[in-house]
Amino acid sequence: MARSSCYDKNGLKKGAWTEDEDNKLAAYIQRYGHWNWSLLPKFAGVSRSGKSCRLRWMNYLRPNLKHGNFTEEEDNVIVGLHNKIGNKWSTIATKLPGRSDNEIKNRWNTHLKKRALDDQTVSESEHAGILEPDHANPKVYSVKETYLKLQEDGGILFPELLYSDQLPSSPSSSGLFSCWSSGIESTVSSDLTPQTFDDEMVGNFWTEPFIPDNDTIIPSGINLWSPFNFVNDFIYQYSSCQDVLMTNEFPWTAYNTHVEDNSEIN
DNA sequence: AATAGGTTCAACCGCGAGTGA
DNA sequence: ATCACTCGCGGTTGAACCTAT
Repeated sequence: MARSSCYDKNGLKKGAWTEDEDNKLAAYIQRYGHWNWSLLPKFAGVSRSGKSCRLRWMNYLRPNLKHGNFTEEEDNVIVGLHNKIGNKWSTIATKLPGRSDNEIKNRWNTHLKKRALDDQTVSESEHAGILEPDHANPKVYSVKETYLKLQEDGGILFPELLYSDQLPSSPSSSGLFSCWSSGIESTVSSDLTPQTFDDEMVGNFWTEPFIPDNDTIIPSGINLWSPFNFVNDFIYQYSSCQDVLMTNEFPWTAYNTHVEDNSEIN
């Protein structure tokens, strides 16, 4: 169902992603994070725009993403929240673990919009006294129940989502912190040692496209490293490289502040 | 079996917000 | 204050897939 591939005037590929591109992108981000989307494709070794890479990661490759059929409960959450806040797909997505905003938007446009319109039509007919209320229709009432539950829970439907409130507040929405935020969605395994920064890694990371090894394909749901450990190690051992980092627009000031504020996390 | 029309969903596009120089 | 840049969001598109005839 994907679009056929082609190249734009800048030589960047557009259209459907190949398995090879997916592997390169996923392996790179799981190893290094998405520190800068516009520069990332070059380092990951894919001929795509940063925007395209971000979209592919967020909507398809990100760990813990669900694919496939929506449950009745998920549908009810979407309908309920849409009634409340409108087309705020990213906000709705925060209430549905494992669903991307794009997927929710598609779900609404292809299935739920019609259902909501039907419900509205029935509701208006009832209000006008044209039809008796249909007590046998569970859909209308389950949406209402979802509303009530959302209100009871203070807007958070799933208790397991509470971790999102425990995320360190980010001084910047970009770079390292967004990668950490997305990474925390996956299981951070405490028994995995963060990668150390050896000479070879430094050279490859900043000067050469990333070529995933056979063993860099990381099972879904497992993060090998924390960006805090990653950069801490880097600063500690290779602080002379800071100029290089700054030319790549690394958010040093924000990072340092953030590390100070949240050092207990590690 | 062929095909026309409808449906689905991955991916693109444009825009606005945020940030730093 | 202004400009340049990145990021993220929401609307839209287009090709594959499905279904009815």
